[in-house]
Amino acid sequence: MTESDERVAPTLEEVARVAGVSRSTVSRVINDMPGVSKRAKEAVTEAIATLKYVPNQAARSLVTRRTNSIALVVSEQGDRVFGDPFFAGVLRGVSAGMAQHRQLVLMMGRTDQDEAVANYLCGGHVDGAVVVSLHGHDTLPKRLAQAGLPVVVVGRPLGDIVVPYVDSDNMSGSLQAARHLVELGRKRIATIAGPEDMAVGIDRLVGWRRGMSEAGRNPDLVVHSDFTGAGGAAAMAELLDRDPTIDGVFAAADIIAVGALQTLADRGRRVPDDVAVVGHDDSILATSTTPALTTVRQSVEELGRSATWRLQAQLAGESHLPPSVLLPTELVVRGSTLIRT
Amino acid sequence: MTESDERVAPTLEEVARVAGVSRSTVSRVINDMPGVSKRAKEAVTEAIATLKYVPNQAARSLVTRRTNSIALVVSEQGDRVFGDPFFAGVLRGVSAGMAQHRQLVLMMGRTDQDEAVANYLCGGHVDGAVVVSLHGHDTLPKRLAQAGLPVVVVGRPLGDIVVPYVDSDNMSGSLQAARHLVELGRKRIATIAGPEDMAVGIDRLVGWRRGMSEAGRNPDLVVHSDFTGAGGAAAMAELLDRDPTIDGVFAAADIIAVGALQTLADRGRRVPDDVAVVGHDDSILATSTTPALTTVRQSVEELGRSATWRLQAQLAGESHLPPSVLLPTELVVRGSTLIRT
DNA sequence: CTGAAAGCGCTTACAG
DNA sequence: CTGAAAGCGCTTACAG
Repeated sequence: MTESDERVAPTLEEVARVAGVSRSTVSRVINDMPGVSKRAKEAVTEAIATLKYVPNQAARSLVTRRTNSIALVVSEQGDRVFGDPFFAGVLRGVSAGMAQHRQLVLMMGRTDQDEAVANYLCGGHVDGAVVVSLHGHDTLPKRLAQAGLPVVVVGRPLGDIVVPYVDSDNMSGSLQAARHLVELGRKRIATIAGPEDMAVGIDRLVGWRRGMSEAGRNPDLVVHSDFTGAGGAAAMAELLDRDPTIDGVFAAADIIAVGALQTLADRGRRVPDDVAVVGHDDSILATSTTPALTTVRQSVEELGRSATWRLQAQLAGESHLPPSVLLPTELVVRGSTLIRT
Repeated sequence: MTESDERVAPTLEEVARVAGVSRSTVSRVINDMPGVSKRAKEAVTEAIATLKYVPNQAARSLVTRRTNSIALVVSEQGDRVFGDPFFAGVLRGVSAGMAQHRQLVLMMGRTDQDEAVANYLCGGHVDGAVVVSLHGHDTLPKRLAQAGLPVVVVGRPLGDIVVPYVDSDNMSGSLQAARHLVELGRKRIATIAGPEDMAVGIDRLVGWRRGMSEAGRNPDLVVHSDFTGAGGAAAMAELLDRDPTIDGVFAAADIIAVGALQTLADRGRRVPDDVAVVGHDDSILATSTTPALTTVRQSVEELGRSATWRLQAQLAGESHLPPSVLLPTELVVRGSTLIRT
């Protein structure tokens, strides 16, 4: 029994020796199990404190087959994903929703690495996964669910996949945006929709179309764009070319609206006087433009938090969990649709 | 030997049986060690494929005492941190810099949880840590380093801490910003500096001051602000109250510049005609404003990537690693300082 | 080049 | 209420 190196972490064995009890008893105290005498408990607690003992997670999960960690999976090029504030918000929510002592493992894989990611996740490295599925036809969620890994998807998946998911009520929010433009008295209302292969793109377009239909308006002034400022700028130009009399635009994202604002400025259109602009997300961009953007607020953070709660409830064995959750959206009116008096 | 449940992951033992070799041999193949016959190797590889075997990380790290994971630690309220694009950029860089098969564990702790975070990290859960130290006097990096955990800090730590770190060359960038305003012929140049307790706040102020001094200008038009739009707006108002003739401003961050632009607009000052504005970061905000912001570009992503490389090099046992790294910054000129002709 | 055996640090029936 | 013992799935000397 030589003096051990100061860097070597103490083990449960040593705690037991210092406390004068068996390993079993120490284990019971650590895991807060019943059936331990007060005296033993105190001795163990003290020994843990003096030794600064921290349980070895590897040894623990080897036997319990649980890792106390969940993965946040983003199956897209990390580069793109971090660009917009969406992912940051989700991450913040997931982080906030994590139970104490549970760790978050972040995985970013390109779609062509799905196989590797799936293998890893199903290999017992994590207890469950929150998957941010930006492109609707992502096969990863389905694959994971089929393999029996508890999964919750952020963003409505497309196709016939049956996986629990959490999403913003995009249709309702876009409907509100459309109604707002109608109520402002705008005559020629267009939309710059998101990508057609993404649920957000589809759902926000559907909501806008419903708003046009119920007001008896033409629902065909539609141009699709990706979620970039350049895309929004080009789309706005295309819309103006198609119909120079456009006086209201709903952009499927704030970043798209930012691009649209630039095109409108370039073409000498005043906002909101000549053209009223509504964005979506209420991201940091919405209050950075001049005028500030009227936009549909979604709580991206809440999306992440809800997904994490849902997953952890499932891991805790709760039943009767809702298969999916739609979070409310809300129109926030600012200068881009309100003419100053 | 009953048929096992399909959900149970295959073990190395089963691979050995299927391949007709010992566990040792399978282990050697998995870890790519020398001294395995071609024939045995092929048999094992095939068995792994058919069984879809994935090594159990817990069992592995229990014996190797390595986890193949590193932590990204942000010792601040998750809420604040995700607000600005800085953290997202660092995260992207860290993610991009991760070696294959190494996992990223994300930890967000408030400063008062440092103890718990430190215990966890030093308890063998991760092989090393990248710590984003936003507030200079954070004690966590020092504590971790003293405990012997390999650590690299993103952002220059304050105080007498000796820990490897990676940072942008804030002084040089701010000096460029100051020189640019001088060269434009601006007479009354102010700065909205960052917080005084953060290295970025200090270093960017020092750079600006150097620029003022070398041009024989007054280096005292300084107001501090936090990294928010509201803070920037208030600071700009205070500066204008102190000296209405200000015609050039260097803001220590784009988000601060955004607030400053709003105040300038409210007070009827044209940008850049009346007041030229320079930001810092070249974040997504810089191209969202009208006019777009002249700003000091730093590659936040590169910051994360460099830190991760540095850490992994250390874990790989490389010696002669530089104690710290300063990444270059560069002035990007846009409309907020350039009068259109 | 290959395999038998010990052991990493825990948890979990089981017996008392 | 408590402890002795088995075992989780790997890696690593060691012997051949």
